[in-house]
Amino acid sequence: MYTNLIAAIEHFIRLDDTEKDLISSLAVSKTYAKGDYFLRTGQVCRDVGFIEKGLVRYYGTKDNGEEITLHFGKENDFTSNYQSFLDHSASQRSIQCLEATEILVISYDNLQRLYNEVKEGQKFGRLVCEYLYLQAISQIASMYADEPEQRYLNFVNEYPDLQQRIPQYYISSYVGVKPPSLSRIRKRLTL
Amino acid sequence: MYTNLIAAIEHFIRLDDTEKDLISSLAVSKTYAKGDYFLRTGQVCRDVGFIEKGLVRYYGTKDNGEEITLHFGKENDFTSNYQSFLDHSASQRSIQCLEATEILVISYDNLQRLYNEVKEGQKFGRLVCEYLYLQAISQIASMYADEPEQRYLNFVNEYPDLQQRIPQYYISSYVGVKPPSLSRIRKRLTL
DNA sequence: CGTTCAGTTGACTAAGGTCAATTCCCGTGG
DNA sequence: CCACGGGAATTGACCTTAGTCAACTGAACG
Repeated sequence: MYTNLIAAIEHFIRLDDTEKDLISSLAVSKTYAKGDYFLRTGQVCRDVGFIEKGLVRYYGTKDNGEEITLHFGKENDFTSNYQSFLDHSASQRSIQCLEATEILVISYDNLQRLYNEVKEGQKFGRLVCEYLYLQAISQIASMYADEPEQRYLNFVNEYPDLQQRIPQYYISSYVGVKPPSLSRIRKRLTL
Repeated sequence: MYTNLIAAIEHFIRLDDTEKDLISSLAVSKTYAKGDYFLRTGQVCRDVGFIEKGLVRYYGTKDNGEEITLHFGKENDFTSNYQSFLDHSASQRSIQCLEATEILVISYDNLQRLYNEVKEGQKFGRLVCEYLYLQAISQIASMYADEPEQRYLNFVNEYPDLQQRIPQYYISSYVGVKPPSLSRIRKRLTL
């Protein structure tokens, strides 16, 4: 029984015991080494992952080869390329493990079973989408309104523990500046 | 019969004739003068609007009073503060008409009727949410990857006609720069 | 004609980008 | 135990571009 996964789903909907058993049977635990990929650019994203342990980064690559880290996923987060997952298009994003990571993997077909066989399954799908949307527009608002310095503070605030676990240059990419600039921002903040 | 609205919904799901009649009966046409508000900050967004004619801007206000234009809505676009609409929270955004505008207004309760009485109504709700989400992450990617100059070009490309109809300073806000900077960007581009 | 407001322009400031050199950290191998 | 190597992070010098503020231009309108 994957209790963390169950708890995460119960954040959105109610589950009875039968449904909890079903959900546990739909997920498969996989282990990834540091540097391994949960998803690579060009692949179709056929699974949604629930991170039991470890850390991933979700990133895209610009035409000039520069990598843009759009998101981090930590324990008890879901991770996936929702776009590629929905329409089976080739993913333009990669999901890479930054530490040894354990992920509960749910396939597209099994997620459909969850949607259809759990009483509030469809509602779960809708609520997750709404949650992702609200998260996305909050990120947009921050990009518009906040200076890099504030975005770095937001990051530290939102992920207090992650700051120690993530290389600086991934953080700078997430904040939206180059490593020397983040270095200077950090210096300014300590003065 | 609001044929444009019907067509927009049929972009997502199939409708039979009865359902088309129902939907037309759920919407009310309202007329707004230039400068009028469809939604004001602090109000709860109780309706979703479908723009039949005219133009709106969707914006928020920073702590320092600066307005940030996050989106424009034109003919055949839906407009709403989805967050406030979903959870009945006070809206942190405003929606203002930039021209004389005609909007088909659908109330929260009537939208629930659409969801429940149209065969694929629930699916429509989910697809719209997915559409909004994909649009949002595309905007995030642009904020990360594109320089202001490119973002201006994206805007011109995406809304070729709107460039003439929107005051420069709203565009600059949407692009993410101040009016003098947009002016210089435009100058650079014409050289 | 003035008034008004949007848009442009100039002068200056501030902050991030770039490139390269240097330092720091850490793990490896002698 | 120490020396070395390599990647990460910092720093300095310089460039580019957006922000700021103010002046100016231009068009719309009464």
